[in-house]
Amino acid sequence: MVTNCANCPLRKIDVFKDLDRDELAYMQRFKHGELKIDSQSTVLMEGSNSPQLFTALKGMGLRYKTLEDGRRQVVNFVLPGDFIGLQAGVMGEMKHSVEATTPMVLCVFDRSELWSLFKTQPERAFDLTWAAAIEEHFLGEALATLGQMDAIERMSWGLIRFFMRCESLGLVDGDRCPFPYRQQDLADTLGLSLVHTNKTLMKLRQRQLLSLEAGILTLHDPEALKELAALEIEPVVQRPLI
Amino acid sequence: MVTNCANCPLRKIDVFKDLDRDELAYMQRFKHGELKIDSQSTVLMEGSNSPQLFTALKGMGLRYKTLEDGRRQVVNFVLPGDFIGLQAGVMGEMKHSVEATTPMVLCVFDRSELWSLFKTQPERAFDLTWAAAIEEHFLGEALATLGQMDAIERMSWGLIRFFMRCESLGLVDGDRCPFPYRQQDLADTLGLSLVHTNKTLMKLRQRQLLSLEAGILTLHDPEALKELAALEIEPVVQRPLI
DNA sequence: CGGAACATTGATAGAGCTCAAGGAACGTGG
DNA sequence: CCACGTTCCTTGAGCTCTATCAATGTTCCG
Repeated sequence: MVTNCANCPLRKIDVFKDLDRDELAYMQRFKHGELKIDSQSTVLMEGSNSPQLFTALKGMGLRYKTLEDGRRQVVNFVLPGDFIGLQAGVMGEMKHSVEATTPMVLCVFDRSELWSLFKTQPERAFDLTWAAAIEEHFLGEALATLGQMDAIERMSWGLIRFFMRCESLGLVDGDRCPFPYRQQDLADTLGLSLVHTNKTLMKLRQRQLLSLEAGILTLHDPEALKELAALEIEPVVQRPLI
Repeated sequence: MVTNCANCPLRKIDVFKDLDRDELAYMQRFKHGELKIDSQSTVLMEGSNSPQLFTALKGMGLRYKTLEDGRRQVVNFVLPGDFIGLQAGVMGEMKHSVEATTPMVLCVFDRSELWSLFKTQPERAFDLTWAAAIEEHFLGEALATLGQMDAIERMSWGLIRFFMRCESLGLVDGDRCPFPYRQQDLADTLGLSLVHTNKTLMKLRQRQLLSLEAGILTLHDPEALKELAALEIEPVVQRPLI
């Protein structure tokens, strides 16, 4: 059974801007169905020319790029509310892959209708551009992190950022949030080796700043972590849902 | 004297898509003037809420982020045809700074008209989104480079990428292109120390792969460099001019 | 000529990588 | 119910790459 946009659970979350009746009707038409996928399966492949675009409804995943020799860089985590496939939509092909880490539910849109969206729904088109600009902003921050920070700083940055995103989605319980990723994923996100990722995590645990076990991330001292991250961490802002 | 959009020298370059008469007229109205700035001066500051947006017409610059303790990450080079200020346009404030490395000439647009562009010029709105997606793609590639590659690989990647961008703009003469940046800028781009940047550059020189002196970058063996870069380097594609 | 900005080079130290091994948790099949 | 394989996490040892420190060279300009 397909979720109706009007009842979309994400709309109830504060961080998403409300749509007016008209926009809602349009999105409902734009929406072509729902896709449920298992954990570990691939949503979109780098280089693919997918006819479909998605918005994550439930579950978590990863965006990543693969180098020719197999090295992998995780570009971002995928959380509910994230739009997937913008690159394929405007550039014709995906520049990274997207895979599900947990089971996921995705809203499916038809790429061919993207152009009609631009013509008839300028607000929604603006929102799309906004989403792209936000992603660009995030990637710039990630770039600064990998380029300038050491392992402890990177990990503090990465985990706080993730935690705050969860917070904005109502996934946080006290000082805890879900974290379904492996240490290898974290390593590929932060540009560290698996071994060093593990040792760095240990240091943060021993300093009583956080714990990470059984898929749960707990921040015992967020302030100290923000201090370590050396980058001003801005609150997650209200954003359009696509 | 202000360049007329119809005579814009950039329009003659193959890499930019042609505008039709209507679009051209709109862009001409959108354009509010030209700004000439000296080398070393700042175009936009991180955090600034600029009422103006720009397109680079001539000259080269840098986009960069500054960390609280002064470390700096160059996010990208700015070349003619690049749009500057999209983030301020859609998000309200710049997330990185832009500074001129050489003297520059910029087209000036009024940010307040951006919304009218979305409403009345869906093609141009689409182009803007396209530009944002391209930048996102580039940043993803840069992230993979800093996260996964060593110094030699990073430098090969960075310099080939830059060379190819110059090539698409007709700035290449044989195997040479202008490179007005300091080694410190390159270091801050690649996430390396100045000293190591210098030594890595020396290695590439000694292997006869390139030279870099007096503001001129020469690629003696582009194929070998591409080999080193370990990332598939795609040709620069035709793109909209904004 | 003196100073400033940038490039270059050598020496040393340390952060992070690789290799290697072992442990814990879990599912599967006999 | 136990043996076994698989996946992931953990830990130690040694080595490499890159950072830092320090000094010198070069060019340009006032």
